[in-house]
Amino acid sequence: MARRGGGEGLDEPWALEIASVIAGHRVGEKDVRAGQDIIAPGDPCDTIYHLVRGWVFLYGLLQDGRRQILHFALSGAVLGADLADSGTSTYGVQALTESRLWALPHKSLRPLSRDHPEIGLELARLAARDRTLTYDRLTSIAQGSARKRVAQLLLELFVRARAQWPEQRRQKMHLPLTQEHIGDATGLTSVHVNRVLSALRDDGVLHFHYRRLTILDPDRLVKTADIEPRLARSWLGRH
Amino acid sequence: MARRGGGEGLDEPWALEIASVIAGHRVGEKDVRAGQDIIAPGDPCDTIYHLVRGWVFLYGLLQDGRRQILHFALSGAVLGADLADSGTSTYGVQALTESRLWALPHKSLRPLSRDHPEIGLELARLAARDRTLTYDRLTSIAQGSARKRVAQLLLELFVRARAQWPEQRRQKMHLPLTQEHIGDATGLTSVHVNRVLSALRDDGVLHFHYRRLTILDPDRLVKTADIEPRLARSWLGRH
DNA sequence: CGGCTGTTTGAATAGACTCAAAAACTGTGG
DNA sequence: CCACAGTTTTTGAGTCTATTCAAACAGCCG
Repeated sequence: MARRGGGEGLDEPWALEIASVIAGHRVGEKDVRAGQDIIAPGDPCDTIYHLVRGWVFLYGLLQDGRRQILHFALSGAVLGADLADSGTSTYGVQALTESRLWALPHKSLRPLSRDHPEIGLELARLAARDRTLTYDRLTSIAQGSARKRVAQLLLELFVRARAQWPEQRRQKMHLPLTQEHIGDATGLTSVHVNRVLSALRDDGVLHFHYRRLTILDPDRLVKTADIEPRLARSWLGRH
Repeated sequence: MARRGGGEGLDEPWALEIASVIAGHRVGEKDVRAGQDIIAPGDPCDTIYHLVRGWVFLYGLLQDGRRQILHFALSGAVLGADLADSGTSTYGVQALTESRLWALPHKSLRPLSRDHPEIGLELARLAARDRTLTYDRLTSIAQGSARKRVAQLLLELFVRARAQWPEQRRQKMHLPLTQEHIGDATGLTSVHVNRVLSALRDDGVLHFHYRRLTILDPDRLVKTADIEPRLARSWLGRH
């Protein structure tokens, strides 16, 4: 799990620290199966979770039952540090794979931050990074074609997943999503996602079928997704 | 400027505190005119700003020159607490009105948070609230019709602006935006924004013309925007 | 093998976009 | 108070992307 610091920040030591602080003060451990909700929309949310193992996603529900996927979180992520305002979560968190989480009561944060003053700033850093990621996704969805949105999402997930297992070198991976997930994350119908994926396969860019993703032509994919290198770099951060 | 705490959180005292801490440690004051950049995309960003007076917006630029407005900030907001990773800002911040800001060097944060351990958590709270706001905007843009997106944006801005001057009671206000700004924020062309605004006026919902917004029928507006009451409440938070 | 979830395909529709031009409004200076 | 220059808003016609609805097909797991 060796990881080199990205740029000037050199912030990894803190990321490790917050994980170990949560580890040291955790009051519970939660194991969930794929498809199960860790937090359902409307649940009381007085707990912070540290995702030890697995993939989960954050989602909101609309009046008419449609689902918007807001964020995919990989192991190492800190979840549920939102609340602050209301006592119930507006969003849900659902497992994509079998996952394990450690729980920390929200009210222990303030005393904790007295002993470890860096904890607060580190949480701020994590939240700010999420915010930036969300800004990027917002831009992608607001301004991009369907092809670009799908390419961007798959590239993001590929890069972030790869960063966790750097020993892996192949352009092939298990991505625990359905086309419906992709649609809910990009704001497209799953039918249209399917058509876009077909086109991407026919064009020799990538192949996604039953949760198996193959990058056929990395350069073309990056060009299709129309990513700034700066962005790709920020995806390498721990989440 | 009396403000009652929203729900269980009762967090306002902290919000005041961070402002006063920045006030006490500020190293500079910056006045800008409408249309001027406070931070241009690509600028080095080693400074945190506290917006004392005015409206500003956060934006990103795409390869092809299009602009995506990410967030509108009102007086009281804390800006530029992102960076952390790279030394240059991916985003720009531009003034919508004449504005005044106080500046705080980013590197004084860590020592500051040692003296005031709450500062870190408070910054985390602010960033998390921004993140939540961005999640809502993301959902709006990804899933909503043009009519809904425009209604939602105008309602959000109306509510947030009203919360700052509670003495105001009229359904009429000065909103320092052009239809182009609305388009860049909602991911629509300004031409189409115009058509949507016409329809909203013809339907007696609202009237927006040359930076003057009139809410004609608040209930219809809320229904058109399809907002959960919970959301509207969270917009009342200080920004 | 059978049931279920997930994927693929087709035809018709609708919502938003492009390009282009004209009209309305603002603020400024005489 | 009026005229001017520059923005901002409005309107029109044609196009295209993504949607809807519906049905068939493929792969996975028990």
